[in-house]
Amino acid sequence: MNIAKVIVDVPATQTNRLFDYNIPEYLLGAIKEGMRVIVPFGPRKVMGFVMELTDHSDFDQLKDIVDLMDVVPVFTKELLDVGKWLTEKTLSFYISVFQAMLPQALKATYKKELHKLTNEGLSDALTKMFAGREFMSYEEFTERKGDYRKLQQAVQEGLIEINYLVKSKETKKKETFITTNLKPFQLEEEIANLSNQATKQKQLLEFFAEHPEPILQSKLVSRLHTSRSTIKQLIDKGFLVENKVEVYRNPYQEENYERTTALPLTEEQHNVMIPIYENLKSGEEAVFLLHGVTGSGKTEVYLQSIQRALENGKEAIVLVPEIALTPQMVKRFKGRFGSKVAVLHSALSAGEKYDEWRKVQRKEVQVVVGARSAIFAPFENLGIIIIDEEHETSYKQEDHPRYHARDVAIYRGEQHSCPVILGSATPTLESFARAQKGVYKLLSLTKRMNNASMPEVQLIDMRNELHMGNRSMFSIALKDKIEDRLEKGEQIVLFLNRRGYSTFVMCRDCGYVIECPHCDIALTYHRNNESLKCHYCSYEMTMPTSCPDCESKTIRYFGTGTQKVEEALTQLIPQARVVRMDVDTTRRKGSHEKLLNQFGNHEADILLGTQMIAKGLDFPTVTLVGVLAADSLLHLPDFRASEKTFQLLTQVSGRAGRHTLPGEVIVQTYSPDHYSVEFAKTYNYEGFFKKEMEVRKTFHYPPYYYLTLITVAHPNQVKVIETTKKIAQLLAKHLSSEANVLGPTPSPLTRIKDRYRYQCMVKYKNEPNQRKIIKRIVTFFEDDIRQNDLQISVDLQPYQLM
DNA sequence: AGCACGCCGACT
DNA sequence: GTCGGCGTGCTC
Repeated sequence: MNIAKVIVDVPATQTNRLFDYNIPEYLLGAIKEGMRVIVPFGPRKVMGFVMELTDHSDFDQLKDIVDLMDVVPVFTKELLDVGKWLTEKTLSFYISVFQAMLPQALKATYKKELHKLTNEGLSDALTKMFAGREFMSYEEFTERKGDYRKLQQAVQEGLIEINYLVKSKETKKKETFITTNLKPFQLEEEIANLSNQATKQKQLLEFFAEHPEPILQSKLVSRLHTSRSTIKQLIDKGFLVENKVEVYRNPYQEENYERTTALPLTEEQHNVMIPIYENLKSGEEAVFLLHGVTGSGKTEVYLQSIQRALENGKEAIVLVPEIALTPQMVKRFKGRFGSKVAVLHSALSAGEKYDEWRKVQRKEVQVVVGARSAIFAPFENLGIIIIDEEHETSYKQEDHPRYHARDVAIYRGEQHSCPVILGSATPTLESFARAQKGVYKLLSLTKRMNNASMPEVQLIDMRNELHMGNRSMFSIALKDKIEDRLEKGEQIVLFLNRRGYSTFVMCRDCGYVIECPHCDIALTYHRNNESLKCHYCSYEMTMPTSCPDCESKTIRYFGTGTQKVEEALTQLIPQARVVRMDVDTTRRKGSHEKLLNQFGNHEADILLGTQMIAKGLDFPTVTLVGVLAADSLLHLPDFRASEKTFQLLTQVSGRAGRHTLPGEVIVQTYSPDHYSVEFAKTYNYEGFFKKEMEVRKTFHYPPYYYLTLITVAHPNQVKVIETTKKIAQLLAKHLSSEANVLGPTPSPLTRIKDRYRYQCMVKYKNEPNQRKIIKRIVTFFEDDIRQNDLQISVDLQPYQLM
């Protein structure tokens, strides 16, 4: 086994395969499958993953592996297999998939440096650049406009050497402990020997004479009001010693969590647990769809299922949507399982994520709670996988590899023969349809805990408000109810869906809308720095004082952002204390938590926010929920628009009246007759399901048909249209006659970053050869992709068509 | 993706 | 001649 088959860190079609390397003597036995290595690749060096070990290669000029980057494999055999499967399934590159499966910190960084080997014969320009140094970074060379051909010549003549450096990004946090090797009496002697001016040093030594045990340097500094330099002097004299100890960054201190034990179950919960327990016992794979109304206690079902899996000596993965990973959710898992839990989610720094991941790798935890990518947690003995809020779009990764965490969960569930639980109050049509067909096992929770009833929903037709002369964004009913709650000292959640309602800037005179110069989309107004930003390419400009088109001064922003709602709200009801939660106010780490605590402690009456407050929140004194613009999602060009609207309204309504106080919901809408609004009003999931299934059937959408979305992007619009047309023709020609190929059509976002985007869509029921055909088509355009900046992206089973 | 190589037109 | 631009093909 002296040959390693390696996937190299070069994401390209031509390199998307195994390369064989010889394992040098000194690494024999140390290199294992799933480890990262550094290998020579052409003239440079790159990182690679060892996929297989073998002792035969068809290639006869093998290079040696340069170095090993891991002591323990970063991938288990199972995860290597998951990666291969996912690569095939998503038509990605192996390397992209494997990178996506690891924490960012384990990515490689590359550096080139020039090494001057001799002083003689070097050109003047190069000698000057080195300025007497032996090494120079390649970056500096290009920045100072170095001549590459001259450099190449110097390399060939043996004057200069180019070093290709590969490093891992990971850093381990170290803490410095200070202690002494001297006996107390020796310390006393040294104190006596010290100069009388060395008061701080004397103090330090006296401290260690009394407390010889190691102490954290930072503690020592603050306790004795001294500094690192004083300590350093004593270390240099040999009186003290320092010890660097590796520690985990600890974003979630365990001691802050009050421990809980299993809560008594309702009859419904109990009934739901029975099949799960049976499955855990028999160790058979199965997918459960846990359909439970909001507030029905799904989390307790998860917790007790996990408890059982842990008792069987197994491990658990819990996926929660990105935005719902509120401290409340973490608290429940940490409270029940304490230090057995690792948390993996996007608000953590790269270092923190790496540390949490390592706890899994080292088998120090048995439970992982995290967002999408936590599905790749390197457990080897999985007992259960749970996906909370199964319908959430954040489980689908929108760039390569375009995978859905649910699919990975089910695949891993099969590998480990363990149950997968998909939980939701509003399951995706796909999942509910599968449950009805018996592919998934349906479990239902129909009642709320605490005997609470679902809050009453009142629809307000905003068109009527307008006719009655109310031009504000708050209906009269909503204003009255807010005031009523303020008087009673109860709390209110106001929800605004920003999508489609963001603040754009328009000239009142000529109707000119300011758009991004690189993307086909209106710029969004940001009040805090009086600027306009593009949400797609982060282009930024200052807010103009006059219209760029007609120079009129009547230019102003339109639409309803949370900032604007907050302003209007404080004007309308000045006594209300408002907490605003949106992307802007929660950007900083911990601010999410802070705002929620503020609201939880009743330091504010109204919580105003976007998507992120739609789920997971549970405050007992919230008795009113207001939805300001229920239909903002409804008119997006997306076949899931109705589904998303229904889900959102149901989720938001679920925030009210979860405890003893009854709740009430006001939904303001311009389309009160739309079925997704109507069914949401009566919490009628099955009614919505039936109706929406009919629509999907009529228009050939999932779950009746599968979709494939191919998006083509290029700076030249004609080129894009032609290419997309050709792709559509090729697809139609090679797919079966059952498949329906649509397009080319302009993508809903016609231009992003100066590239025009067109797409073509396939609706199909069964096309076993589809992936092969698409691969061939992409290969056909390979030259255009390489040379002409053409982009073709393939999304098998897209979640949204944007 | 990089990177080298080699072809070809432009110009001190 | 040789400098610099760009297409082509390879990476164990």
